[in-house]
Amino acid sequence: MTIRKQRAPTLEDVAREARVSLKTASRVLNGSENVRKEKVTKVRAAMARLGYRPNELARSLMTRKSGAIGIVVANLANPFVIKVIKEVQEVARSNGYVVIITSSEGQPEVERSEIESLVRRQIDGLIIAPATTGWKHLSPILPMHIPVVTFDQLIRGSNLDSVIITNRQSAAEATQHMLDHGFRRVVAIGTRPHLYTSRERVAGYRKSMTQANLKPRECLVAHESLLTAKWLEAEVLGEHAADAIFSLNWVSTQRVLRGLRDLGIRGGQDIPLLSFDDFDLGDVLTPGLSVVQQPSDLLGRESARLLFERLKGDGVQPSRRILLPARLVIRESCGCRLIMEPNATLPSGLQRLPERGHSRRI
Amino acid sequence: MTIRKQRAPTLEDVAREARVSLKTASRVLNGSENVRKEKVTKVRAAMARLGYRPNELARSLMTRKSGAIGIVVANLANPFVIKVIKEVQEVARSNGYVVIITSSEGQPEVERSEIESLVRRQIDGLIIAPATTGWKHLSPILPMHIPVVTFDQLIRGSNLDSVIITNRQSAAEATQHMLDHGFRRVVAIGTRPHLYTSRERVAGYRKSMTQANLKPRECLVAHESLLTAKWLEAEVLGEHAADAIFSLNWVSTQRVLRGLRDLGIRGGQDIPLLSFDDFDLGDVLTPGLSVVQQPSDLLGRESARLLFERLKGDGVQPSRRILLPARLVIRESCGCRLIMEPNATLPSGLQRLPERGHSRRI
DNA sequence: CTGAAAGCGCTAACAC
DNA sequence: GTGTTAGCGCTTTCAG
Repeated sequence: MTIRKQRAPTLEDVAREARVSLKTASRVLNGSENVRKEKVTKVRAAMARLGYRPNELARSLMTRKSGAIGIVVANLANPFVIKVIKEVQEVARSNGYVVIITSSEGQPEVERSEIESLVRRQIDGLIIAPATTGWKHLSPILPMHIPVVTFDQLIRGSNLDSVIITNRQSAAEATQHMLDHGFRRVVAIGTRPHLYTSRERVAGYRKSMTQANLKPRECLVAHESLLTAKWLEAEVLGEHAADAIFSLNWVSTQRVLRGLRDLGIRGGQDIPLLSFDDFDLGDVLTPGLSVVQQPSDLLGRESARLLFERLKGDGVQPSRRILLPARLVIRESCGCRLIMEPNATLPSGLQRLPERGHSRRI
Repeated sequence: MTIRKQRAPTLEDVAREARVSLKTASRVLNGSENVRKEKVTKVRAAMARLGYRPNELARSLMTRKSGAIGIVVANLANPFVIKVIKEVQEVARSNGYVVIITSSEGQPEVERSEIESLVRRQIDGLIIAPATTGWKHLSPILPMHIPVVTFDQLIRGSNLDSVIITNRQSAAEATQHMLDHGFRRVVAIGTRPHLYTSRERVAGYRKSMTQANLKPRECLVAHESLLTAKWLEAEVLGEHAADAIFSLNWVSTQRVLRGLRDLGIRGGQDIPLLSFDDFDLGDVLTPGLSVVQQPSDLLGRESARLLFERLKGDGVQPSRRILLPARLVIRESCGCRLIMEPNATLPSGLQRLPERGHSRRI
């Protein structure tokens, strides 16, 4: 009756409608025990009649909990990132939280301002795939008591909770695998050399190369846009002609494959190729793409778990770091052909994955 | 000095620190003209000294604008969806908005509750890729004065702003293209027959088949999980052996390709294949995947544009519907081989895209 | 130009 | 069990 015109009904409207006090209505809304059943029913009815929707913003202002967490990533196009987000989202939802996603485009500047914006919106927690390895541009948010979890990249000198994968070891394994094929001039191709992941993967690559008494040769571009056919021709296929390629991340693999194609070279066939990061169609490519597969789902879940554990538990737990194993998924682009006997062992004792039934042709 | 312990500084703290009134501080914060320069400086300094961050929630409560929009999609794994989100995000950011992303997993139930949650958080606008064609479960949010834009799917009986693509026409074109190759038993494979997009695409397919005096034969599964190798063998390759496949969406293409592979059949090579929706590596597959490519970037931008036009403009504009053209991208999996003369015309007069330089081998 | 007072929609303390 | 009184941190009247 006495509803303020043109405005969504408030709890006060509900209380009036149900002829109870504001606080009683509030108690019903929050499922408090201390209300007579009779009144609960009345309030519920009033809510339904009015089409009442609680204003979470008002509630947040009082409780100092927004029920939102933020996630900042570098590149929304990367399926790996998406899978992580998807998992985080799921965990968040099951905890009654929403997630605000922002993208830094790999630029620290943008990252900073996005985080700032999230903090102003009073997010309760933050998950970041840092755009750089630096700590300076992030420290301004530390003084606040908001929990932060980083994944993918590690931030130097911080002691934030973090979830990372076995970059170095997996890169070493992958390189070793190609070496076991007999390739000698395996070239590592990647982007953004300053990133933690790049550095680690390169280190793993170098280790395997050096151990085999081979000269490591990594070709990293500052930005993916530089990874063109022309560049490939000059840097990778030119004088020091590579006899195999180890691509260090998703975007570089995509670029390499395109570049090679433009040169009339079939990646993985004319020249062996192993990729750090898998693709949606990686298993149906011809030949199947051999990859180091990141445990993206697990990564997302663990990141979210760390965050929510801090959000629930009030104690001052020590910071935790989780290291997740990446998995070498051997298909064919690395030079493997499925012609071996059922019990034959693979180069470095890997297990064959039964992923390409038809590949038993040569 | 007199900062409340352990709490983020408020505007009141700033005012006290700067020895001005709360309102003056507020004016400075909002860049109001009517403040003496001298005071502006003092307030700014106080803000910096205190490390003040405005609380957007409190502001929102008063202004009734949360500065957030929501977006609800069916499947975060779909690259098409991701591209749309990415664009929306960008537009939102340039308007000073954040976007809250939620996923309905294709279930109307979930969709409803996610929207409810967003509305409670006072989002200013909503972009939806509806999980169904129905209107009932969405109408509860209409009474509110929050602008809604739908994309991808169309909702029957609503007059919401919407952005869709030429599903029917493009499907007809694609089918016709395969028919022009001489295939007679083109089978359409898809998922979730009740969806608007599925129905439209099937309609386009049927049109081309019927016009050619051929019997349409569409095989749709209720859920993608049913699209297995076994199912393919029984339904598509069995008695009425298909001589070409038209896959109606991203997920079905992925499933079809995997299923065929498991049967020892190379999709696009042993059996021609055309896909509605492109893939990250669609152009480097062997053979290259011929696809109907959705203008996902444009779709995202237009959806966001419609929404923000409503958010800014206060007038009661009539609802708008934008129809965007999908593009037939011919590579090779449809049966095309790049052996024709430079000036030869393609089957239905399409333009060859110069995407696969090396394919000039048969 | 500036400031005091009121209040956005809700919850946290206390009383009753 | 219930209602009253204060606010949360900010913006909006509306006087000066």
